Amino acid sequence: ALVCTPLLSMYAKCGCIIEAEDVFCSLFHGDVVTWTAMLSAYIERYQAENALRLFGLMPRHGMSPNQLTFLCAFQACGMLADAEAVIKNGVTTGISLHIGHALHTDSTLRGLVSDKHVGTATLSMYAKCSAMEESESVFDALVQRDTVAWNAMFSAYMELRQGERALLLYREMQQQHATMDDGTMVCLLQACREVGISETTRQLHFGVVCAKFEQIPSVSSTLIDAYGECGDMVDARTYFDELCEPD
RNA sequence: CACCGAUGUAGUUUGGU
Repeated sequence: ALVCTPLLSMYAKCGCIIEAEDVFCSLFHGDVVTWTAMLSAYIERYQAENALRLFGLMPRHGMSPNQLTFLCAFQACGMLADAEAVIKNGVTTGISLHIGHALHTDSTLRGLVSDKHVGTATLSMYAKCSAMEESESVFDALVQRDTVAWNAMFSAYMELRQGERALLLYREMQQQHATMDDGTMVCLLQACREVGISETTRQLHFGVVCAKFEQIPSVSSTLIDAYGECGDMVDARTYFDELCEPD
């Protein structure tokens, strides 16, 4: 299994899901690591249903899912919700939320919710299921939040078109002196764009400069877009011109 | 006691059917 798991994983990354399945099946019973690797392989190929089906088979095969297994399961569930949302034009009322609740309960019973990575994956899953309250409560329960956890919550708000809540959360983040990265900034600028507040956009622009994010393409283009959406074409143009100048 | 295979979030905009 120590040799086969990387092999399985490599096949998946190359898009060879059949070969990955062959490796998995050849292992007969395998262990929790190979099962998790197979889940990950399905996710890699956007096969959420297959991943969830395999997850459901684990108890019958005497496998107990660990943190990493749940990470995959939550990802798969979120993927399923996204697929439902596309089909249903943005309103998710399908089975993904039920599956998500079951997964959440299961992970709680196994004592895995306190894991930072599991919590992050859980809140993201809920957001994709359009379950904002669940998403928030998972985030609130997260004790040690790192940048990825914050970003996940911001992204959740953006997914749910809750720009104002995102900007409120940003204040909390500042109070806690949490570290942000360029991804955080993109989320916040998208929130500004949604809400349309010029002043906040300027404050964020200041933050972009302080953090030296100006030259990151995703940040600069989002900033220009935020200015434009707030009706501040002069600021947008000024910033754009600054970017074009050499240091 | 050490090592070890699976490892969480998000990321410019716009249009067409």
